[in-house]
Amino acid sequence: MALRHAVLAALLDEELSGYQLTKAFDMGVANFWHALPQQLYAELAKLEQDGLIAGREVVQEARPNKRLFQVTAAGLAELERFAATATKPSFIRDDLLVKVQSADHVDTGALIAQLTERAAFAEAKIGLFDELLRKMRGDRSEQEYLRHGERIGPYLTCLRGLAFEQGNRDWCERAVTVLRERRSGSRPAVRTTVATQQPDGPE
Amino acid sequence: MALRHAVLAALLDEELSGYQLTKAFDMGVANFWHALPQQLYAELAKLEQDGLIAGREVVQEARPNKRLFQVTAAGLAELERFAATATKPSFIRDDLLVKVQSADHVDTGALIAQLTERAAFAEAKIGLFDELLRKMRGDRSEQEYLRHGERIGPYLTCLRGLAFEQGNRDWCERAVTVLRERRSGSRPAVRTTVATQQPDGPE
DNA sequence: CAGGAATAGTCATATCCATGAGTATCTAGG
DNA sequence: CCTAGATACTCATGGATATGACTATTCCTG
Repeated sequence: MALRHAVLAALLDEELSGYQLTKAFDMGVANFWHALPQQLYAELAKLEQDGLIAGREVVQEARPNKRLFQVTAAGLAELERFAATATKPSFIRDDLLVKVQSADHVDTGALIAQLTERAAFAEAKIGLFDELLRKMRGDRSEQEYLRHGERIGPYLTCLRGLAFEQGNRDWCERAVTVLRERRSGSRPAVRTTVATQQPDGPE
Repeated sequence: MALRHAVLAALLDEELSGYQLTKAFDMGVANFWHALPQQLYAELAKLEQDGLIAGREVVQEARPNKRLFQVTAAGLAELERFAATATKPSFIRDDLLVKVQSADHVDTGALIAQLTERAAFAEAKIGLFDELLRKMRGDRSEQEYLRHGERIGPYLTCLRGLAFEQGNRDWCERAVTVLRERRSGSRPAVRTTVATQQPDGPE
């Protein structure tokens, strides 16, 4: 029941259509959650059934009609309840880290390529976040906005997203440097592994 | 097929039992992945069936017998193949961020409590990671280890985990400061929401 | 005027992941 | 002696997530 609340939180600041939501939850600005269109449409349907959001049809001539969704009082209460429950710690879960973990046993050339790609991706998101933050601040300073700006929630999550991607970029660049240095220097140590069970005494 | 490779990567450096794996993959040192015992035992069984790991029974007298698993040549080849495939970008997915996103509309007292708790948790993991890195380095300097140390993979993922938790801690502390300042200062702006559908003209 | 991107949304399926409970043995503490 | 905790592992179930394919209309470009 996590996507549920992410959708509610996303609809707090503005009325959105399912399609607009999918844009917000995909690579674009998923600063606090990520989901695919199918999940979002399904979740919107459930949320509406449960009365936590209210949809209204908007007839359009230039393009297909759409339904805009707004959080109801019940939805806000549900979010309030959710915000008060204990939060489980969150963990990194990233294929790239799995690959780097095995750096001593696999080809580092491929790793370097992917770390470079990831660094570029992070850089792009950093740009997006920077721009987003500037837009929210307007002409105010960051300190000023943090104290008195409206919509502090989105601003804070955006700051986290920014820091996360900066961490990503810095780490990727460092890892690339390290792996390159090692390639040019000493040969990587490869441990051999067995192919079949070999019964053995206790350790 | 992600846990699969995470398990393989974890078994590269040392032969482990299922139980030891669960310890490594739970809060302790899940620097690159996280999983529950049930998933791990199931995955180990599948990996063994597929010949990617080999288990050997270790008879113990003081405690229940166990099975230690080792990566086979086929397993290493599978990891190699995996490491060469393109990596999807990874996204933050964190309940706490969802809650902070709705900070303008819910009680900030509860949020502050949870941010504080998360900061403490992050601090604890930072301590763990620091210790782990020191252990891996031994008496060498970090630069020295990065250049010539064995097991650079685990060291690099540990560095990422450390940076991630530092980012977590810093952000949580900052968010707490901001939310506290705002509480003592101005009253939070609460937007009202509707409870029923209200058909309306197009935007 | 043909083709592709963008808008707007849906269906089906398979795998992943989390939750909760349960088994059995041994050790250490009160 | 009794209980809690560590070791070592298993089963069942349901909800969350990812993948791939599909419908339909309109706008823009070549």
